[in-house]
Amino acid sequence: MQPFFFTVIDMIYTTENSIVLKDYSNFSAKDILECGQIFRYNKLSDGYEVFSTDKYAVVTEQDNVVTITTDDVKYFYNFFDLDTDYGAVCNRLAARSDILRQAVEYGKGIRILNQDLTEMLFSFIISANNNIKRIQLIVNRLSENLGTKTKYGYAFPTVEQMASASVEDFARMGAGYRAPYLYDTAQKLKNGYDLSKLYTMDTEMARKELLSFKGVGPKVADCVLLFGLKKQDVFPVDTWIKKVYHNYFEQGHKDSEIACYFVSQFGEDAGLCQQYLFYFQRKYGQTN
DNA sequence: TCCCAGGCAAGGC
DNA sequence: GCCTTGCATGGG
Repeated sequence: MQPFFFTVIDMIYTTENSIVLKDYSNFSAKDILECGQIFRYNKLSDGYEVFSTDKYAVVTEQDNVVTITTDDVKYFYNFFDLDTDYGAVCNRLAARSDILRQAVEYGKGIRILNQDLTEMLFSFIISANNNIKRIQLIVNRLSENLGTKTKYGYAFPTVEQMASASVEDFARMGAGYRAPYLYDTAQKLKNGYDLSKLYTMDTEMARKELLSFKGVGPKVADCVLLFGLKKQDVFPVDTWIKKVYHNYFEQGHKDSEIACYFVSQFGEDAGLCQQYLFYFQRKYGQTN
């Protein structure tokens, strides 16, 4: 079968305060930032600004040239996963079915960001039974109220800063019934739980550890595994993915079995596959 | 007004 | 173990 997507990285170079990609396949700031993996970014008139921990970058695109402007080139080179070629997996997935071909075509600019594990854990605790706009609102309030002011805005709060807030503080920032979950998690990390040990674990062990946090269930754990730990053999199942499954895939599985079903189907391509389907369904799947 | 959102914890069986 | 219920909040 004819490949749909280029697999060649044509040109990339860095300067002291920028990364420049020329005719770079599988990179779209819009797809990357609006596919639901990150909550701290803003659309600008000519691109996007992105916040990660205490770092900041601006991404612009013009005439097939992407420019990432930042004080920390090394951080954002890794953040945007620029050493990974997404072409091969795009082609594998697109060949699987019509719905996947459409989803990959629509979201081919997506890349899985290398984000901070702690920021992902707190952010996705907030995400439970919530919508993306309001998650962004709450995460921004956390940063503005507890985080350190930087040249460009506010850093995501450190563990110490998160642990300085009370349940009532988190509630006041709009966290709702998730306020005690944020509080418990902050205290647990402050009191010595070392999240970095998860880097050395396989997916199953790391999931088990994540599930020990209050407010972390199967779906939030899978998001942290995918976006915080870059585990690919996971498939976070939320309300959008349930719609995708029931609309387009072989039926016969209970909702609690959907994640396993997709991982068994797509293996190491599952994580990225999930992002294409999520992004596609949210765009075209009725009413929002 | 009701429904929904990147679900989870707790309680009943 | 599986199933049901309640849950803060803001936007459509």
